Amino acid sequence: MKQENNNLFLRVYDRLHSYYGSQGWWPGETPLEMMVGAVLTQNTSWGNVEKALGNLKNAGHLSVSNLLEMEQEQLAEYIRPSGYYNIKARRLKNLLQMISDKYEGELTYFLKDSLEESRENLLKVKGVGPETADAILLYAAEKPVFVIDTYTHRVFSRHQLVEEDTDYFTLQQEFMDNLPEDPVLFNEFHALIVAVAKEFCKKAKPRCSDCPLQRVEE
DNA sequence: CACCAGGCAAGTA
DNA sequence: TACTTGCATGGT
Repeated sequence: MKQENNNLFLRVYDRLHSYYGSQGWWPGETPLEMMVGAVLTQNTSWGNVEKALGNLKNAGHLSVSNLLEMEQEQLAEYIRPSGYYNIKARRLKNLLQMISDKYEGELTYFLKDSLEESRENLLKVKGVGPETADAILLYAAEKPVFVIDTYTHRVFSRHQLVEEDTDYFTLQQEFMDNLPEDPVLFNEFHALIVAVAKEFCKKAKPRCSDCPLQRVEE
């Protein structure tokens, strides 16, 4: 007889992992592609982001130096399919400029920097908020940071596992206080939350009856 | 047709 | 401080 975990957050993880299996998010991509993708996916579906990334890759411009040298207007054209292309072109420029200013333009230096320093530097970039910063830290730099997004908040509050009106930092602390500090686990868990949200926890029409998380709180 | 998608910053009161 | 609005393409 398999015993359920006594930690609520791990129990949720076990349920989701049993239901969906490993997700392997952003497989086979470079850290730079994940960084750029993290900005492009702001309030945007990943499918559209892939088209934009494809444009940059096909043109051979997915490098720190090329993106920095490119005119912002031209960058905007490449990333057009991901929406908000003018504002995101500016945000990408800001982000890459920070890598240039603080890390000699060497992405590997940034990736090896401490969690505290790199997070601080990311949050100072105009256009990089807490979720984008943490997504870059977790998925590109493999730092042990739990990424919170609207799905995380929606799934956990709908199941009454967290307070409805909690903020980003509080929710993130709650996850990190209750989970082992493991980037691989954080990566999988976040992806699993997105999966269950898309299938069962949509904003308009949730299908709660078959949800793998029903009665997980007991 | 309406609504949504792995946010963020700027403006308003 | 606490809302509100602009940003924009593409899929369902």
